[in-house]
Amino acid sequence: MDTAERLIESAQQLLWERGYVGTSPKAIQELAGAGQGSMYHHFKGKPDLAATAMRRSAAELRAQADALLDEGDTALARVGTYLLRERDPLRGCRVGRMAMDPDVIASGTLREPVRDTFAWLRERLAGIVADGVASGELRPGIDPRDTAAALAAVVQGGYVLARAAGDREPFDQAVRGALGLLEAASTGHAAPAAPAGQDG
Amino acid sequence: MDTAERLIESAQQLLWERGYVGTSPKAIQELAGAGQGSMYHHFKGKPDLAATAMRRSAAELRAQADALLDEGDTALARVGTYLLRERDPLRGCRVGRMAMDPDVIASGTLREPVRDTFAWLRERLAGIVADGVASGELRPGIDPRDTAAALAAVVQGGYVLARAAGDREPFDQAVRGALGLLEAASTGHAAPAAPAGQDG
DNA sequence: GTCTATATGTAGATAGAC
DNA sequence: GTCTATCTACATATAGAC
Repeated sequence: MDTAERLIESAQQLLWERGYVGTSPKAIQELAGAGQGSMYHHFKGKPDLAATAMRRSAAELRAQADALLDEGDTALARVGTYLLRERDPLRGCRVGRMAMDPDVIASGTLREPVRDTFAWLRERLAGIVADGVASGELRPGIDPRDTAAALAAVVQGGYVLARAAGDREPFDQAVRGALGLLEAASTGHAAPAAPAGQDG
Repeated sequence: MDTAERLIESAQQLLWERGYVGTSPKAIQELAGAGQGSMYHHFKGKPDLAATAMRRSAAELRAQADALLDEGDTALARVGTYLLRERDPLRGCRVGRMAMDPDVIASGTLREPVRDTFAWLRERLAGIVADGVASGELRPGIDPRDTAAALAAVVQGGYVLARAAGDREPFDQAVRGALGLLEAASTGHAAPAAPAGQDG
């Protein structure tokens, strides 16, 4: 693995653990086993390297979520697969975490991958919920976009609760709670896997 | 207002805006209009002042939430009052934000007010949900603790979504989505305001 | 109680040798 | 491409005068 690659992966790790403000170029270099000169040769500076690392983390997260959200025959099953996926809640979300960083929010370039990731996730979840409503699996009164935002928020907020408690349990409770509510919003009629309208 | 007080309030504000790692003693002093000497006379150092500020923010938040969670005749109404309260989602939560800070999580003293605040909030919400179940307003299958964690998570996660988007709308969507699901879990029977068992 | 002086380390970056 | 030297500013704190 070349030096630029090691710098990016080190930056990804430190940004996840310590955020943008809490991550120094020096710390990235030490973790990557690279000198000052190397870093400033490959990247313009800390913001440039951080933006590169964040774009990569965002792409990885999205690919992972996209695959999970295809697994399952019903809307409830797909959402469940995503919410119950293996996680370490005490680490938090490597993308969502950046939204709390003042320097990231203040910079269009740094915020962009964070914004795009959650815009995509909410749309993706909304599509699944909409399919569930259209197929009769979920009650007609359920709003796909609102529900999708609530589900995405449960995950991000679950991280906050778990880290505050120093224990993963509140995260698991929040996920179970969300799925329980979603079940309450289901009609009890098993639905087809395909999007609405496809099976007559 | 005396100097110590100004230092605490300045610290509260900066911790909210920039987190613990992003807040320097110098910045606090300048905002408070106090010199180095004053700060180190009244407080042992940055962690001491920050802990004082965080305990105060936690107490304020808790008092505010406690009052709001009493307003309303049904569980749904009480939760609604809390979720729909006036907020600036782009600022985030002054307590929840600290849970993402590595130095806060690493220190027992700094994490304590954050942990206690959310432990209290989850219990408080769980009590309301339990009342709703006991009174027949909410379905018997709804788990009070899980649902409470989900509701608290929706708020905290809503902040993440709003800040990521640079727009409050995702927060509002998440809140509406959560209330929509909670309505789906309600039986449609209006319930008494008092805790279960009190009205025969 | 508040001020100024001082101290050590780090943040973030540039310059130029190799 | 990588290294070392160097730079300005800030982080965090202590010492001691007033």
